[in-house]
Amino acid sequence: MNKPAHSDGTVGKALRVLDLVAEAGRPVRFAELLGASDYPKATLFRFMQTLTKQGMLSYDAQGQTYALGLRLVRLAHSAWEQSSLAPLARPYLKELAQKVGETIHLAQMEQGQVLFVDKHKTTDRFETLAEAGRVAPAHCTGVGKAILAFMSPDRLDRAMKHQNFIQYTPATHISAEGVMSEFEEIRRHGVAYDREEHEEEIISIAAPILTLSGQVIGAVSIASSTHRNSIETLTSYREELIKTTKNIGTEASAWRFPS
Amino acid sequence: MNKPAHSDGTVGKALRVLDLVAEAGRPVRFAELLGASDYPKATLFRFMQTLTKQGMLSYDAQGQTYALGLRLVRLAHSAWEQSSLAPLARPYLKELAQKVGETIHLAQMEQGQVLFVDKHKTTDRFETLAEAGRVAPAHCTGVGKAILAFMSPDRLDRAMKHQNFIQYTPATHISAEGVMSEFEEIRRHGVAYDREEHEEEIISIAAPILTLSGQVIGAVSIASSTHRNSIETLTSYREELIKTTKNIGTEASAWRFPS
DNA sequence: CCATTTGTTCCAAATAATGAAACAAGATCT
DNA sequence: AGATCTTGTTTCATTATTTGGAACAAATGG
Repeated sequence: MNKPAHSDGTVGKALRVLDLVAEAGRPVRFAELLGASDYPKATLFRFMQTLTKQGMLSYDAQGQTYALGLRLVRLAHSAWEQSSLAPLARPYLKELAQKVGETIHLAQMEQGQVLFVDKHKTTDRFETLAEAGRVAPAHCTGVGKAILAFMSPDRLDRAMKHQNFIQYTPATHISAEGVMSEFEEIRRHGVAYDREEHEEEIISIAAPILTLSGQVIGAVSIASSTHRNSIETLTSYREELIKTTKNIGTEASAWRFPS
Repeated sequence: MNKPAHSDGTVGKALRVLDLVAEAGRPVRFAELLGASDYPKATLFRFMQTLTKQGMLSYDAQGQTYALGLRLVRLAHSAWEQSSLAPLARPYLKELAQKVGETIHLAQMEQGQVLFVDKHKTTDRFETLAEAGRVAPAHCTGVGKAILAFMSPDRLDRAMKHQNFIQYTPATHISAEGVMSEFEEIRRHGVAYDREEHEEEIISIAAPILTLSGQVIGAVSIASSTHRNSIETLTSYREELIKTTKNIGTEASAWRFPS
């Protein structure tokens, strides 16, 4: 009589396969996925076949490997335009990028992870990890902490369940308590810092994007490297950053997240 | 007793909903999709609910509209890296862009449509996701015709079935015969032209990317406007363009499409 | 050559999808 | 205000699809 909430349905199970392929980060063989999933062989086989026929996966007959398919690229274009903050935020971010002369990131939350939806560079100097579509853990990034700190208790709870607290650098928080201990200060100052917690030598200051009703819907960060700047320099951008996120939040409230 | 070939399965039907939302090009109401699809009300409703819970759709409670979800953006990033020609072609395109000083497009075929997977501008930086993922009809673009002309008969046949021959400009071909009449010349010269067939004032020269075994896997175009250049100027880029696509084809053959 | 790993097909049983119809909740009109 | 229409959500018996153990095939390698 123990109903497991409600199951995902066939569609959910099939979509899970796409995540598995994405997590691998490279073309994968059938057997490899079979190990990573807990689907029976025949079931997984049928899913992969269906998804391939649908263009959600692509099959390389040579190496007998599967990768994510181009149909996703087509669909994502619409997704980005329709339901990310990026199109709306773009002019504000461009202005901010010009003012501070550093790399600007726009991120939203997706399944407890930070999803970068836009990026503005003033110069081509440095490649950071993040580009549009890329994901990063929430517990050790400026944008991640900025969003978490302003979440409602129940959303925060669900998001924290997704964190795995991998230690990327010596400065990375490795427990829920560690991260949460920063939240009060983040809320007080309105900004979060990444002090080389995700990548060595990369630091950032981030501010949440809030709707008029107080919901967090994303975050903006200004990133730099320890070679060029210190946390103190980033702090000097705080006013500009908060002004920018406030503007984005106001416009988003009008268009997409009314109270 | 009348078996309709083989049906798409539940997964295929659900994925079709994503296409419908993408085709709308803007957030859509339930009833709107109901009209566009031929699913029964309850069935469509359940699909939308599932897809929303899965993050493939996002629901805006205010306007009661659905849009494509951010999960697609995350997945597409992997797709782009893993199974598009873009990462591999990038250095070649960059070089080409610098040489000719015009906008370069890289496209692949997806369901009979042209899918742009990368774009290089020499002037300001390009935003990958903003442009990559865009689709265009095959019958009236340089890249489209370049690919079609080099397809095997059966693939060509399937691709042509997807064309709708909308007339975008006075120069647009409006029939299969019209387009196909160009193919011989395209094959002979190794390049296809777009003479304002898709957009007024926009012209381009495009060359197919072929594997060593002779399969078309994509195309590269150099685009310009009639204000800055003529077809003759574009023709002068022909050698460089073909050299570039040949290099890409060779490298792709080694890595992804061996004979 | 046999052993082993990896990929594909079968089929009866179990389960999940299906969709007509009833229902609820707003709009819009009179 | 009441009636009518439109739009969105739930129900439930029927039906069709998914499911997965196991047999089968094909490639790999020792």
